[in-house]
Amino acid sequence: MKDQLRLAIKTALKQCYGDGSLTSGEFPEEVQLEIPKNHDHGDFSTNLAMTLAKPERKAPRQIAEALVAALQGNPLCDKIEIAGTGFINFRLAATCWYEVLDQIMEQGDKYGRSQIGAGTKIQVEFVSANPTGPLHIGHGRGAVVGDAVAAVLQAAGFDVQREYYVNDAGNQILTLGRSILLRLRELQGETIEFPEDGYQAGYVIELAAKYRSEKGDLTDIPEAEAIEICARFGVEEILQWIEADLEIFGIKFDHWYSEKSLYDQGMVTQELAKLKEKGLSFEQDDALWLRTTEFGDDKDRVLIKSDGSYTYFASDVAYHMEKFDRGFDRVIDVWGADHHGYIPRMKAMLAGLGHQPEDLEVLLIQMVNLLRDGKPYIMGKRSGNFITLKEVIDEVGRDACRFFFLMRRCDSQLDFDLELAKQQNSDNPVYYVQYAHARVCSINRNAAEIGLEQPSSSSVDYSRLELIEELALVKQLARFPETVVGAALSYEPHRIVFYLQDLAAQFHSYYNRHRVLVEDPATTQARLFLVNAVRTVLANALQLLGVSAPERM
RNA sequence: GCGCCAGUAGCUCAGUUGGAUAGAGCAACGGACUUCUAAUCCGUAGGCCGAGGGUUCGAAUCCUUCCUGGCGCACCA
Repeated sequence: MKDQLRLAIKTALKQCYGDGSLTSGEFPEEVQLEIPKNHDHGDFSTNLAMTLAKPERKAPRQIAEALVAALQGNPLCDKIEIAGTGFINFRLAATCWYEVLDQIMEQGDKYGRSQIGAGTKIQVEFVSANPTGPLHIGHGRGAVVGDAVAAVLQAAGFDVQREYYVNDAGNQILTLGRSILLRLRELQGETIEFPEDGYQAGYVIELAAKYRSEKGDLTDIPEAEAIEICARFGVEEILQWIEADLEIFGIKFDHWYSEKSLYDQGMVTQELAKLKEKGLSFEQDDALWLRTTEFGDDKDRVLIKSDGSYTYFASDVAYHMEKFDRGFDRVIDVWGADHHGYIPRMKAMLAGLGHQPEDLEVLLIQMVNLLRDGKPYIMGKRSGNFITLKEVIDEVGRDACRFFFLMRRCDSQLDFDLELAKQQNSDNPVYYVQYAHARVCSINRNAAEIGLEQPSSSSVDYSRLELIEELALVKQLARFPETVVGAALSYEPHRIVFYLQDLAAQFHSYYNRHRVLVEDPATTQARLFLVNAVRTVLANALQLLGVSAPERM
């Protein structure tokens, strides 16, 4: 709809240059069309005349008049007006709008999808929590946002892969192994002294107990080896917990990528050699450094420490180089905001290898403040007094939990109130949207009961939809595809949430004011068709968010 | 000290990438169930868009200097 109008404006502009009513020959990259806030200003509005004022050296209104003259008689438009300093306002013919209903019915659960992405290969890497403990609430936000970003990109025609990077190498794994081993010895009757920097939480004892019951005691083995055994066991177990929790949350990864495998397959040395070849790394103070300062970082970074061991950065560099080796055109990382300082060095590394800055997009997820009844719910990982993601999902439910995480843009901090999310009442926005869906389903059940069939587009007389609320609903439905595209290109799934709330509000309002099943059969048919288009779009949008669309509530 | 993110109604937040009179929800107040589901709707009230300066036809949005809050500034991961 929008594109058709845009095209019409472009041809009109061309015509003006042709007949000499405009002279500069200036052509904008894209005609800006927006939906005015004030409905009196029509369906769409363009500022074209204002942007042309300078090159044309004419008053905006004069230019607008020439354009409007060229647009006269266009079948798309009911009314074209010049307003204010030079806006051109368009009111489209109602019949144009009702075509959207046909499209929705025809495309069903595909409505809202597009091919903007043109099959561009994108990888979304998210969660990637260390396998040293269960997922907590902060991971949950990253998980849902990453999943929804991936879903929205898929809907926009990108070829998306979801990946979890498993940090199963490095010191934190040894700490885990050591912690488990100590607890195991404790269970075997030894008195131990648990170190400050060990993992104190109860699940470590669980792991030790599980090891003992499955594999027995661990004695007469060199300490280093015993730690290694415990670490492997712990990582494997914890990964299963994580995968199970994510599954409850409705998140499935296409690929789990092991950091350890990078080392085992020699990828780290291999990729680091490439960097050396390109002269991007250098040796100093017995360590190997990456020259990131040349590409905007404020400090060069160590890859191999002076004791010969690799930094975390080294494997991360190798990992990201390998991502592009795998053929992704673009890579998205979803990180906790506390890692933001890491971005410049990653971008610098990629720039050194000749990548564009936008090839790697890092989405920073701001902190989640967990509240209960408005009061902070203190968490400490070390102290063991933390609430796991699973506990939260169990308490508030998957739909509410996902919806809450998606309600705000991810770069602002989020207050997550357990009591509020749990409430099954009108304070809870997720039910508001779901209820709209359930209501349409209820209408359908009633329609079936009195023997009405679901209308098909050929049987519907759109002229029966003459209420302004009905036209407004249709316009809102028409905006869904562009909302999805916008959410995808900006990586902002919260736009879908706000769209849903708007659509639900319009529907509820309509529902309260007018009946769908009325005396007149033709009107009933038309209204049934309309509300089922609403139902389809609600369901499609909820699907993108991974929230269910219940048939009754 | 340097950097990143935020600052919009009493509270929690949107704001279509620079557009016309800045919008929702909650809380407050007043209304609507003999009706396809009241988990809903209708109405009232609520604003120095953190502050100053700049850019232009036009700024909550862009630039700049401050202020406040959060988070980072490792040969840790």
